[in-house]
Amino acid sequence: MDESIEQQRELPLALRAAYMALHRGTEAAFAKQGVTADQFVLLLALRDGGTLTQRELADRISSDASTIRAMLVLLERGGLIQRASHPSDSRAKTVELTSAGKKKLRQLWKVGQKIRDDMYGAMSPREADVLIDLLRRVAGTLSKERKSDCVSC
Amino acid sequence: MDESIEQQRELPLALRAAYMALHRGTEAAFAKQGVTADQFVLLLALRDGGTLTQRELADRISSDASTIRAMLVLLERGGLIQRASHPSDSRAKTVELTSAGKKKLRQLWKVGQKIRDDMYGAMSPREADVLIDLLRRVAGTLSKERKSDCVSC
DNA sequence: TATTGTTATACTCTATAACTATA
DNA sequence: TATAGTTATAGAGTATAACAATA
Repeated sequence: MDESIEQQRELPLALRAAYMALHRGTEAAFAKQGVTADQFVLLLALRDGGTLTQRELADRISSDASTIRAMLVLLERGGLIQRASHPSDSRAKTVELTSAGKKKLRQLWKVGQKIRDDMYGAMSPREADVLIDLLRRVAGTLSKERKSDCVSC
Repeated sequence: MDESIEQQRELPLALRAAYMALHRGTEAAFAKQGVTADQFVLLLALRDGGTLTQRELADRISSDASTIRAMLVLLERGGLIQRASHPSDSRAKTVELTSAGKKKLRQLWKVGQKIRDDMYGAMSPREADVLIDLLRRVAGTLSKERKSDCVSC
């Protein structure tokens, strides 16, 4: 009981420390590849999602429309993605990986393997399941809260 | 076994999603207070650490010396922290919260209570303990790896 | 020689607001 | 009216390298 009060700040800081370690490690590993950790996540979303609009992309990695555009401009400049007009909605643009983008993604996946191994090596498979489940619940509550909590509405 | 292979990317992305939800929620909650989520973490480190040098601060929140300086300049401008020459090491500077900084920190703590409640509300106290433990193990392995993995050394 | 901090510089991500074009 | 995307703009965090002063 006292413990849970004392712990009131442990969880947020522990979550931040773990993510920061992951982020920095990934950033360092990808530096030579000319791709940032966040760009990697965007590329992953494209691999999973196939062809997406910018808005769908923004929703998937829960980011901003103009942030997404800034990232896409960089990735397009590097030849990793390409954009085209949407066939049925001419306001929208479709985004997809180029073949160079798919190749780069396979490289990045290899380069990042050590980090994933380290993470999973720190726990049993069962613990990994538990961790993933808890993280999803945290993400779920917090994003749900934000929507219903819109002060300015 | 197939599951753990399939999961190879679940953990990093789940960690990112949870942290992002926390970060965005905190950012939104603190916007009116004129303090960012990262600045809040720095202020927390100062509360726990008392008077620290910039280097100690950089180590605590595992950040860069020049990043720390940039943040401190902003916080000093806002009157939340103050810096002074270190008594025994005249290269170093000491950093501490001003009384305005302590007051602001108490406000921020209050404002952030809802987010902490949401996080802890998504799980039992026992699960929270497990989550914190697993997150620390993840952070531990990854930071350890980075040190021993210095390619350029 | 190594370390603390500063400076200059640059890049990425983030976000808001005003805007165009389309649904 | 609402939505997709662009543009301009700004701020914050990140990081590197060169530098001064001190240990």
